[in-house]
Amino acid sequence: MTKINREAVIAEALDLLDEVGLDAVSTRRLAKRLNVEQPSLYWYFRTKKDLLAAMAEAAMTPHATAPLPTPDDDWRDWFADNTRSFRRTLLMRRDGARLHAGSTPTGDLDRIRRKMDFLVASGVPERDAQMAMLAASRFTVGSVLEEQAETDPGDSADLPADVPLIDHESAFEGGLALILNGLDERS
Amino acid sequence: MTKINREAVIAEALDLLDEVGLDAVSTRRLAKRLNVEQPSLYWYFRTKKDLLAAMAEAAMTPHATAPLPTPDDDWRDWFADNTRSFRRTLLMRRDGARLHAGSTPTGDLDRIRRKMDFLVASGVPERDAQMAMLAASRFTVGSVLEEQAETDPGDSADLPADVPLIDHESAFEGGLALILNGLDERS
DNA sequence: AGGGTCATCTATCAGCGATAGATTGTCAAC
DNA sequence: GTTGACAATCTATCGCTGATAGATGACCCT
Repeated sequence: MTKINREAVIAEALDLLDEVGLDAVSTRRLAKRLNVEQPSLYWYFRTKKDLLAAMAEAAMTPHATAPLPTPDDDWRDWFADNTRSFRRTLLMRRDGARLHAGSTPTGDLDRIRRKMDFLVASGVPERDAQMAMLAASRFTVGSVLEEQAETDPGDSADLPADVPLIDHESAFEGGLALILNGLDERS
Repeated sequence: MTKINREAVIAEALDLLDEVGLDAVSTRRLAKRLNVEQPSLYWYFRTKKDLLAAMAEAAMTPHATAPLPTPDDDWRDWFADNTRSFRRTLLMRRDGARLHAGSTPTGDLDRIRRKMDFLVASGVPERDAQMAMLAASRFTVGSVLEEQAETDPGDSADLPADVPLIDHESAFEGGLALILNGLDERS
């Protein structure tokens, strides 16, 4: 019987996630790492989904604690960097995008509002700013989801040679530039 | 002992998906519906992932069989409609986006090339066209993923009242418009 | 010393994906 | 007709999963 606590469970769960991948994260494996029997985890989490949600939120702290924009920032640079920060945070953890998409994390509403206010103060129409924030976040989740999808060695369909094939980083930057351009045109 | 075949299994599996949701689709439930014992399914699919991949591909047929663009189409209209068709197809099935994102369906490469060629022939720079197609598809997957995420009644965090709250349809159209605008500016 | 509460334990359940190997149905060759 | 082969199903079972019930221990306050 070791002593554990909610925070330690989440931290260990994220380490386990990095080592074995989301599909292999089981309450038993996690319990073994914590030197604890499996049902003990249910003292801290009502269901496994609750645990995963807590993991998802914890995994987002790098992005959630990044500095907010200041009034003299260029809103285009900030928007791009904010979206990049979101992507980097998703990429930090194995299956980070699936973990994130699996839960429904409303996120810090006040932070979101501060970001919106910054964009509006910079001259972006409010509705456009909302659309762009939403679009960028969904585009990012979709992108990282694909980037982290493990292509199992069975289906190695020989690829284009004809369509040049774009690496994940460029594809992300390209899509982000499109969204940013579209937004810029409106402000 | 009933007689089944691969196609019928996939069709029944998609019906089951609509009724119970992706998490509750099990080989046993599916077998029961087909009046068959569970291991029989493994005659047609090596693993459950293979079955899900086949389901994902079958679910995409509406979009995969939609007419290709013709040279006198306006490329902006076509691009928007193509993206909408993708979204509608994902929305047709319960958890359609998760099902789609879960497998790795390269899709009909020839079709993609034809679409690319159309955009290029319409005056869109090739690289921009690639970026836009990728971005729109990932944005759409991300959007529908969120739209189909079942908000379980437990976490009814009272919502903004202050941030106006955008419905899924408008958010999608807004993001699409941004991408399309950004692309238009470059052609 | 006793009681209460928090946190762990043991034991067990139903359900899952998957495999091994027996059994049946069908059709062709002789 | 009998035989044999092959395809498609069956029964039985494995190890693993998330989850629950209820016993047991540890600590603290009175």
